[in-house]
Amino acid sequence: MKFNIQKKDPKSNARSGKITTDHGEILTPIFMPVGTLGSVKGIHQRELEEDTKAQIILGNTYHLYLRPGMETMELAGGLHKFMNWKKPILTDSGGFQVYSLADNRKLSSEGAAFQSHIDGSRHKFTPESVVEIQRTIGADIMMAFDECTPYPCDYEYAKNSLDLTHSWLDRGIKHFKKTEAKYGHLQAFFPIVQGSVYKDLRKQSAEVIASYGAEGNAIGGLSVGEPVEDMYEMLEVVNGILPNDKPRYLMGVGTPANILEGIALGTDMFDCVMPTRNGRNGMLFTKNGTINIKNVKWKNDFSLIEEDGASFVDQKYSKAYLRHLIASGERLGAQIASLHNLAFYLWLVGEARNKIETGEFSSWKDVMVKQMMQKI
RNA sequence: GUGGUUGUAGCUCAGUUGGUUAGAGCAUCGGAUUGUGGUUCCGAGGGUCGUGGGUUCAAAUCCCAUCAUCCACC
Repeated sequence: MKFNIQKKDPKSNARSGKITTDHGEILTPIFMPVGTLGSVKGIHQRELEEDTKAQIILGNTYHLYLRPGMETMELAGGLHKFMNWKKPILTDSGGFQVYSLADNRKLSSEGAAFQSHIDGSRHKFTPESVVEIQRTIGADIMMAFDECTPYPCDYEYAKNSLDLTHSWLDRGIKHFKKTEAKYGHLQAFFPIVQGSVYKDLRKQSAEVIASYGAEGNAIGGLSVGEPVEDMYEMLEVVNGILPNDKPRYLMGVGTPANILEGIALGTDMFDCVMPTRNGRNGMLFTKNGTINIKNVKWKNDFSLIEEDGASFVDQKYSKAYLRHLIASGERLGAQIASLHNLAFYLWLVGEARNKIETGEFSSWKDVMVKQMMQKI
């Protein structure tokens, strides 16, 4: 994997760049649609590529390990072949899912023991096993196994957790170096900065992570309930320490405004379930603000979803029709809304990139953030 | 016509020996959602308990009448 910075914004830390993987190039800043179980919910591959213009998607170690399981994954020849997606894939390590999803989890220096949320069966993840699983999945970018601290989180807990995450990281990287890719394409391994909302812990963590000289670095444990100001503050501290010449990935974030602010602070990669999850529930993101399509005011509004929207669905269907579909629980409604939102997110980061290239990013960002936070 | 059944929120129904401000599910309306258990979660509005009388300190609940409903029989 390679990363080249192409342009820097004169008034912020935003930059445009290009990541090169064996499955193709990724132009940054980028948003990565989440495809937990090997599918971006409700979106066909063709729509994903042609309509949303996704350049890379996420898969999830925890979910894919439980279903369909690694035997099937290996026989399929990895996730790319299994789902027939030819562009890059990033897999989350499962650290977040163990924290948010699994029952009866017990963390130890060894790893995490937990019970499946599906059938209660008992499993164990270690920094090493999680590398093995991601080797079998064949992700272009693999993530370190970490503990995502909850919010709020007292200092003592955050500090101990950070030590655990760092020791896991050390083992994960060693195992990564010791093992090889299974399907002939190279895989990168990103470590993850933790430290909750404590500046000194974040700083310490960023220094530790930077010292490994990984091909890219991630920031985790944010957008878990803390005020956005805290998130931006942590991001500023961390990005000031993580190497400039490597991509920075803010995990699980966020709203369109969060993403533009994250870009301004020097972040290159984002992923979030919002465009798909909120879309399924009737929330549309647009450049002029958010729309709750379930609201009765759209019942007889036959205007297009978004006249100059980024996806064909915007010009194909009316608000009244989409409201009807979502209000009726029709699957097509969830599909249209997901497609609209993903196309908008990808448009947004693409536009951010254009503005960085022309040096207009900062002023554009301020206007957009204000607009997009409105409710229509 | 006779005997019986059932009438409680828009719909389907709970409602104890009569005892605070009559509840639920669905529907409606609004909100939430940040490294996806989402057809999810939270909240709100909505009732002269068919109607009229009566008994009682107190009635959705007991009594009478009446209307509607469904069933059986003539």
